[in-house]
Amino acid sequence: MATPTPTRQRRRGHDPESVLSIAVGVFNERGYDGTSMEDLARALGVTKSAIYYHVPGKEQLLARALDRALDGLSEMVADQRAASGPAIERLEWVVRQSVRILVDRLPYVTLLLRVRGNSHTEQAALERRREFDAFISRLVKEAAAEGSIRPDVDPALVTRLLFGTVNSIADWYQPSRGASSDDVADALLKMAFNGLRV
Amino acid sequence: MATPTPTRQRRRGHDPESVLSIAVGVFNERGYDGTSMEDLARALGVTKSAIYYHVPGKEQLLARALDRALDGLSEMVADQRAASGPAIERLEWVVRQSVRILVDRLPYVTLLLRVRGNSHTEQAALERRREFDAFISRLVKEAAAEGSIRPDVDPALVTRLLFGTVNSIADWYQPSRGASSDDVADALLKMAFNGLRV
DNA sequence: TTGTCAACTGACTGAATGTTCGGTAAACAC
DNA sequence: GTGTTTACCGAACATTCAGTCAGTTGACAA
Repeated sequence: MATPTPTRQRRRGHDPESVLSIAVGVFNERGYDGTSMEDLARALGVTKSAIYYHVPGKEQLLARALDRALDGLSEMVADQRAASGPAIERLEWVVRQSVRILVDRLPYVTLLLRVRGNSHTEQAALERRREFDAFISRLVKEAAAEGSIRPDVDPALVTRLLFGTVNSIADWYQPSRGASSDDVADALLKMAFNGLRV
Repeated sequence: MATPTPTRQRRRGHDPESVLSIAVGVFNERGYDGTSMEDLARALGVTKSAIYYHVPGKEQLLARALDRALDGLSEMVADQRAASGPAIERLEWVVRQSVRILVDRLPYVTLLLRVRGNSHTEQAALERRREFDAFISRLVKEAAAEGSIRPDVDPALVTRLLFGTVNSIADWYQPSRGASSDDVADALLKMAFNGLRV
């Protein structure tokens, strides 16, 4: 045969992808700064030095993880559905998509939400995140200007409360509990848009 | 005179209180694990070793800070106003008080909300915090049972969303922007209880 | 002037940290 | 079999870390 079956059973081991996904899990359990390469090695079932065969170092792991979260948000901002139609409907769509991204990429987004800017990598991620926050802020302001949001609350405050609620999902959401992204988004939108009171 | 004036101008310097309050500020900027004693010393304007004259060590600083946050929550749970009356009104009161405690003790509560359980100190704090969460959870369930909350959302989900929103305030609130604790609580309660839509 | 004491410095220690490197065993290609 | 590649180990590396301790400084009391 000319082509050797490419997916032949190779010697089992890690690759950059499996290292990243396990590492992000540990980062979220113990915090990035609270995680040592020794911790990662233990979680991977190898020695510290083996990690460096797959990835360049600890900070690169963080950078790749943060990009996964930020790329999701960037795609959403670029979507046509975030650009046309009544602002209140676009806002609803953006909230729903944000919840979906948060749930789909839970460990990566969770990590992003905890970044404080201690390194260049973290500062760059915060910068990209700020662009997203500015986008949201404009959207809420438009919805308020169109008269779709109660006028007795400052739109800046609404933005922070609304997306504070979305982001807080990362602190408690567990896929194993059965609630889907849409279940959570439905509940959130009911509460924030129509209120909890009967 | 028998008693030497006790508040005479002593040689200016730090005391355990000023060390704690500055340390907590740095912990919140860089994260507890991301903060070295050298970082603290720089912020205090002294050398590392001077810190140990005032406080026993890094972890004790964390423990004292977390207690400040948790003591506030404990007091609220013990208050009579959290125990009698319609559940929905008690819930509203607890939300408002939670926002007040968060704002009044902002740096301490912020630190508490970021604890992951890496040490015994952190685990003990998480344990105390879980008691508070259980209290809240019961309260929301009661309000739902009394028919004061829309029945089409799971009370457990309501609890997480509502207090996720409260906790997220720590991520953005700045006293210098002028909004008081009550301003924020008003906006939050309007959104969560009555909805943003006009 | 002398003594006391709170507040601090500077030099240090041992442990932990992220990273590097020489070597190696097993799987594969030929 | 022979050579190559993949995935890893173990030992070391320089650096950073929390914490210690003997000594110094300066304000104040007597």
